[in-house]
Amino acid sequence: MVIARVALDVPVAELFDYAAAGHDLRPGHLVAVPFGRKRQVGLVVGLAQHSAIPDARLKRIERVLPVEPLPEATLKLIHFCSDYYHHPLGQVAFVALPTALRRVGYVAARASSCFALTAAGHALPDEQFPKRATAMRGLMAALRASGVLQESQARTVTPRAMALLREWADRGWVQQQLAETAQVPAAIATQGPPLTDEQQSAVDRITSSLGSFSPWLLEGVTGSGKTEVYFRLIEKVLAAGRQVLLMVPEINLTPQLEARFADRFPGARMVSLHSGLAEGERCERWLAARSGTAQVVLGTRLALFTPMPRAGLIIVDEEHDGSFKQQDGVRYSARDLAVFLGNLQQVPVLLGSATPSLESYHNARSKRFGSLRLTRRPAADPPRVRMVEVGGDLPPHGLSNPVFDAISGRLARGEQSLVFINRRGFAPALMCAACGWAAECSRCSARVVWHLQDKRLRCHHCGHEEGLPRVCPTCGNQDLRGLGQGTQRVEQALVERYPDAKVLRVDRDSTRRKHAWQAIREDIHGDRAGILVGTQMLAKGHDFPKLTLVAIVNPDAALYATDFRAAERLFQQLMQVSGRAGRADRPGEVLVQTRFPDHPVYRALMAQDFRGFADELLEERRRAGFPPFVFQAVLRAEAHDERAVEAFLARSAGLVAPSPEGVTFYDPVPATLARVAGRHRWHLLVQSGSRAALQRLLSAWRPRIAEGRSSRVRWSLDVDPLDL
DNA sequence: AGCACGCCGACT
DNA sequence: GTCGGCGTGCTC
Repeated sequence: MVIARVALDVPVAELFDYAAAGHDLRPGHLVAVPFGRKRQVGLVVGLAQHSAIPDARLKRIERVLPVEPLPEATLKLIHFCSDYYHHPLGQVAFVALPTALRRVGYVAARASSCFALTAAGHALPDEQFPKRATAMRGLMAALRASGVLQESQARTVTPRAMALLREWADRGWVQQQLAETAQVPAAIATQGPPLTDEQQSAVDRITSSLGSFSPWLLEGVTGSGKTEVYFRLIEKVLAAGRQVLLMVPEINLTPQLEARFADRFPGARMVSLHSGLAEGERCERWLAARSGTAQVVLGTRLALFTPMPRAGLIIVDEEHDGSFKQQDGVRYSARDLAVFLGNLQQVPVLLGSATPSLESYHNARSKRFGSLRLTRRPAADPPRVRMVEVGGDLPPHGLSNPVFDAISGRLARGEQSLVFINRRGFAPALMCAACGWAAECSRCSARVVWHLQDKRLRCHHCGHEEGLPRVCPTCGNQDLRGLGQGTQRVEQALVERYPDAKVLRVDRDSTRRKHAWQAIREDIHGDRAGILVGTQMLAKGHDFPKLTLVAIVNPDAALYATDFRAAERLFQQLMQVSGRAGRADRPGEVLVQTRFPDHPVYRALMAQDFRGFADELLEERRRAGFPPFVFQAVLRAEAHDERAVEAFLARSAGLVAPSPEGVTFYDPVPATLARVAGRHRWHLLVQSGSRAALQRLLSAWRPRIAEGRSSRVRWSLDVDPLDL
């Protein structure tokens, strides 16, 4: 008996066996199966002759969804992702698939489809149909001739074609498929700007590696023309009739890139894929990539799983960005998986960044990645970075006079300024001046943020809101003060100081409404906007031609963080936002308002010296035994009952005692944010100098953790965690 | 994940 | 006497 091994969207590692008789199945097919008392869409990952489940309990596959099976590379990627991140295969498979395809009825309901002859159909004897059944014979002859018939083609054979085909589909002679035969558009590129020597050399070296696997790190400061390098390579790949996957950290960055692409490649088809799309739309685009009619797929991390049968190149832009690591469910790194996928498909993988992650930089230095570098900015000189040393005596809004002076100067010249403060809200704390009480979230171990407009306190971790207290709840004092600065407070100070200037605030609050970001972007490019105040939303990848000043007003907070990646991240953020300043004819200036102007992070920023700083950090990490010199995994757990969380982790650690050679178990500790939305969070770090040893441990460990059913405790494994 | 089964406390 | 709380176990 033929058994199909099916992955289902359930949180168990096991596959489920189904009787597959009568279906022409291959791994990669989507099938509708009965599961429990419902039907589900499953992914066939293997076929077998026998099952450990007794025949009587095996259910039958109900039907095969009319979608081409997933290509082998996608299947292998799903398998690898499940193995490496130790997450159930079914759940990995179904993050990879557009949600629409998980609904049994969706594909069949789509209008245009075609029918392909199955092996069973091929095997039918000629005398299957009586001589006078001309419609059937004609239709079968047409199918045999071309293998696949479009709905419209079938109708020309006989008006009864669709009824017959449906009947034949039930008998397993033909299989319904989505029409995926649209023509691949031409890929003619318009002329791009001339390349610098560095760009040319990067293009040449990657071009020479097309057609085989090779990972590259392209290190290029803002404005050095990384995108132009991407475009030249895309041009070459498309001309060879192949596809490109281009990944970016967030949705916000896709419209701008799409527009540039359309401009440069008129007639070519780029589809963008991200979680913000409507289900149907996402499915359409996924299918266009699957069929090869979409030549370029532009998307966030989930685009990685898009099947691309003729992939020729994978690009990960801003590869250092944390958004490439999924932070819940399957905690995969799309950047790391991209390298694996490139190897599978034998195509080059290009990681680009002005400030690469230390992991990638280390790989480049140790020659595992090819190293490419763009140091010159064809469009502008590097920004001039100046430290503004401040003491503890700043006014409540936190802006110093040198910052005001610099902004005044820009306003007088009709140039734009950007004040960067990476906190939204008015003040990050509301405190009692008498007793020192600070307003905290009732559900999280964190202070609530004072939001001015709606006069409320909001928790940025769980969304909890409350009204402003009139008096201190502990001592009754009426003098409650906002401590520290958020974007709203800085905005208010700037509006007061420059009543005639247009001040635009850009943060998650001001862009929450649909299309708000688009409207603000237009405002920024219009004539009037003089001062922008914003969080890191403003730092990423946007071009502001009139912007000549970036003032970074409170970066020091990040220096106190205990996270060993804090300095790396701060530097990346500062470099990124600095890069917004200045264009061709107007040099940019960056002011850093700090109490510690001599801190290595700021010194490196002044010198715009990524490599020097990265070398230093790497050396520290090597000495201290931190990634990328060791490999880590974290068992995270959370529950309302803190003791249950501790007990769970202690018990889990005991499951592998004594710990295997080369792997270190650390004691369970509370997470940095120890309580969120009423749940206590703890974690347990496991570390090894050998990736293989760590993986072996996790393979043995994870099933044993899963065995102990601890219903109260939510847990997850995080391999290569980005934060602890 | 869903969903059923099952075994103890407060109600028409 | 039962309605329903959620702890436990299963889904091929």
